[in-house]
Amino acid sequence: MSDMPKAYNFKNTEDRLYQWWEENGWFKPEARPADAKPFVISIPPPNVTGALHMGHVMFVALEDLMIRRARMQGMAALWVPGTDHAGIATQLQVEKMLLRTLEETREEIGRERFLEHTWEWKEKHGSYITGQLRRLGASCDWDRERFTLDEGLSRAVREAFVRMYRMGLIYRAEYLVNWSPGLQTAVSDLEVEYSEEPGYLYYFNYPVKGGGQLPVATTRPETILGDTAVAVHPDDPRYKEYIGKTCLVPMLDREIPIIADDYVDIEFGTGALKITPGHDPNDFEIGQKHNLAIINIMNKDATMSAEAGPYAGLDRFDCRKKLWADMQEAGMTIKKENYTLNVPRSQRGGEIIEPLVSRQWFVDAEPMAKMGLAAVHSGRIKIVPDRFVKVWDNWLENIRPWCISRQLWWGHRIPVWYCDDCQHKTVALEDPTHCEACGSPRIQQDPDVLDTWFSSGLWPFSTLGWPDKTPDLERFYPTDVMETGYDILFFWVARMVMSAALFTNDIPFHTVYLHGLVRDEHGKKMSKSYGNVTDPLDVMAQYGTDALRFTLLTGGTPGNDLNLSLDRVASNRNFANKIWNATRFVTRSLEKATKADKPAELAYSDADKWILTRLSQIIETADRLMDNYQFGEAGRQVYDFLWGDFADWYVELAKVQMGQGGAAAWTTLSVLRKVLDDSLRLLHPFIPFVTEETWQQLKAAFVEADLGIEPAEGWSEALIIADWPGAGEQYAAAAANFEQLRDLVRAIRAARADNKVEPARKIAAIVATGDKAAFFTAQKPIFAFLARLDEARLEIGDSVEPPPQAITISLGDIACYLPLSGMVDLGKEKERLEKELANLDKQIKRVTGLLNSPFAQKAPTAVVQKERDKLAQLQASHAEVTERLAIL
RNA sequence: GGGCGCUUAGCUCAGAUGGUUAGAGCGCUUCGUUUACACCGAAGAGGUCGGGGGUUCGAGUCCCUCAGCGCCCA
Repeated sequence: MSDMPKAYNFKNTEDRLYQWWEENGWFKPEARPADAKPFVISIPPPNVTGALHMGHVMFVALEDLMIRRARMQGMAALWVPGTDHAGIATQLQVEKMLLRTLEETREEIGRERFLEHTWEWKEKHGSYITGQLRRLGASCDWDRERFTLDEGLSRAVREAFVRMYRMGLIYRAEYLVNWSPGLQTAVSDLEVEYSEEPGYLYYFNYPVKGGGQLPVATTRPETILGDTAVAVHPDDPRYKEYIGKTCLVPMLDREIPIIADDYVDIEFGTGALKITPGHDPNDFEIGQKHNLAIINIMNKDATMSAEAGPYAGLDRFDCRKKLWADMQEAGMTIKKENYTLNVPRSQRGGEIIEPLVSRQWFVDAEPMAKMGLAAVHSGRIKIVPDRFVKVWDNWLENIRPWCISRQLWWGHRIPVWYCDDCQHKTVALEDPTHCEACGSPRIQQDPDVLDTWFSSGLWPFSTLGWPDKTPDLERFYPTDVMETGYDILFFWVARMVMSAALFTNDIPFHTVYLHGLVRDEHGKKMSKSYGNVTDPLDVMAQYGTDALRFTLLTGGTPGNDLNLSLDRVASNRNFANKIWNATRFVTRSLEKATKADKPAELAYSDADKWILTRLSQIIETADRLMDNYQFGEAGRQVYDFLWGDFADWYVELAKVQMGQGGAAAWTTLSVLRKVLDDSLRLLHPFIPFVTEETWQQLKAAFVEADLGIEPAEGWSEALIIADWPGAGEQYAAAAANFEQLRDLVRAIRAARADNKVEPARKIAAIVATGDKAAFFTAQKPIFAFLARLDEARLEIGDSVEPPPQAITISLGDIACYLPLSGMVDLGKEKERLEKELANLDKQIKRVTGLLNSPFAQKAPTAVVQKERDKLAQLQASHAEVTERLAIL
């Protein structure tokens, strides 16, 4: 006898089960035979010192779902976990901590000690995030956990750098980069966001040498000090005469050329463009084209440099004000008008990024980009949803050099040593002691580190042991699915595909599945400053991990953002409880039969056939949907089946069938087990905890009851490693009959409610079933129970004598009369039937019209037949209602 | 400037290859503690599927267009 409590308690379940699964090694691919087909996902590594947010829950839910399903399908499922060192983020955290505790800056304590502190910080906080992933139920193989800065991955990074350098794909150059003055480092193009902000367009006159002036407009007056040309359109009649002359930089009187270039937009501003190659990306290009000088007027902290003359030392924005004021005084200004600027801001911290020329390391990504494009176009890599292919193409077709050096300390140090004597660059896998060119021992390693994405770009193969040919790399690479947010398609996914092509001569995975962002209930992006962040841990504490997972999995559609509603989480918590109680019902029903009741030959009732048919349909549907990455729809379908069909209907039917005892009870229990068991299996990848817990209860109860009821393959040790269900036999006729019975029950219930019949009162009924009399007679007990009819006064026949005083229910060829003695208001009933008749008329007219239109010839016969059947039913109802009205 | 997504019930969202009178959860109304579950059950109200046009026997679904919202790239 089961002792399951009345409600499911996730609190004393989740940690216990997780530990049990892990201890048993079921998260490892070795839990399956050595020749099992592998299914591999590498985790999108979270920041090692980060904290759990909804994005993490989303990816864990999706990836764990795929992994668990594959595992149940018998594959050697491997989910490789790990974390990312997150260069800038972690370094900032540690710097903040040092300032707070030691009151020292990183410069004060020096590189070596700073790194010691950072490693300490990593050791201390690094397990938070992985601990939280465990709480989500992530069935990763933790023995294979990796960290981007661990020894193996560092070796992979160095190998990659050296190979690319030797292939000529990595080079060092003076180039205009995105400089973050606050962080004191270069960042890549992808790490800059542009925001529209109110500002000004400043108009002023450029004095032309030898007389005259050229009106110019700019949004950033301070950059005037770095101008090395003024450009006009060659066809612009206004300025033609000035081409070839020179003009003088305001306040500095530096002489610069006036050039012609059709890049200039005649319509914009004054039609004359000042060119500052040192501080603007477009100007930089024009500068290259015209061989213009590059003047750097800013220091790395965004104050003005000596090149700014009298403005040296001023902050960039103070300089803007002062220079403009000075120009006003000198009578050079024209006007200042409101203008919407497109301000480049750092993705991290939001400070204004300054385009600055500096010497950095770059990757020439073009050859790899071509491989990335080919991988998708050839179909070797599939992107889901496929609309992201366009985005993919657009980015890779316009790929730009990737700035990979960062002026940070926390990261992979660039493996390049400069020789003090011969200036040669030694690039080596092992730290060299002397210059490879001249042999001098006076060499210095480049102080910079690599962009974090450089290492995570190697992740799918570096985590499996690359560059070594390890057994894991042999067996598990290429991986299968890369699941991540669409926001890092370029940052990460594209770079993985590119580096995989280069280093492994293969694709890193065959499918890219992209999920959307988790937003708040009303579609606002969650942000700390707005105060609408929902902490997953709070939600999990209140509703359980499964409820949150199921909400994220079923609350939206692939690739689209999802608005998280706590109401929905609550109702999914209720779903877990529903599962629990359905299981509780089954386990408490085992006493209804004994082993001896097992029939020699299984004979299913129509109710059994109906639910088994529905189960098979659901398994087929869920499988099809999941194969197509439509996990949300699959989950919703199983939810509806388990609650709407199984719990609401079959459980009620089962009560009647089990009440009959003997073979009927035994058979019913076997069906209950089958349907519930398979449903739990289907749901396990979505909500692993409650399904495993209830499945264990189910298993234990059946084993103890010893009825000879068990899965065909026997009870596996745990649901997590049980077999994925397959569709069984379908009984179309029985299922259709049953659905008709269900419709009739619903109609009777509605009529009862309508006529205010007390819920407990059992009433008489007379049913004319046409050719279904045998079926309905067989279902008499069930029918009476569900509709609360008095079985003794339930009359079923092909055709019956309808009582004069009764409510009439007409469902096509089935008619049902409820002789509610003394309760029937004939006037009201007449009114209701007239309304019903009008409705039937309307529908008959509609369907008749349809069948008389070209529809009958052009539509598929099955569709037409469906309408014909419908018309027949409508006409039967019509006849019945008309007849009743005549009697009344 | 180019591209993508969204717009369906009061709220949050589903609606495979076009094919009944468009569904769910929450909320709302009425009723109900029949021992699986009140984290529940039964019955019900509520939508001209953003506007317009087109293709088709048939459009929430395909095409065009307009509007609003959001995002990406330049």
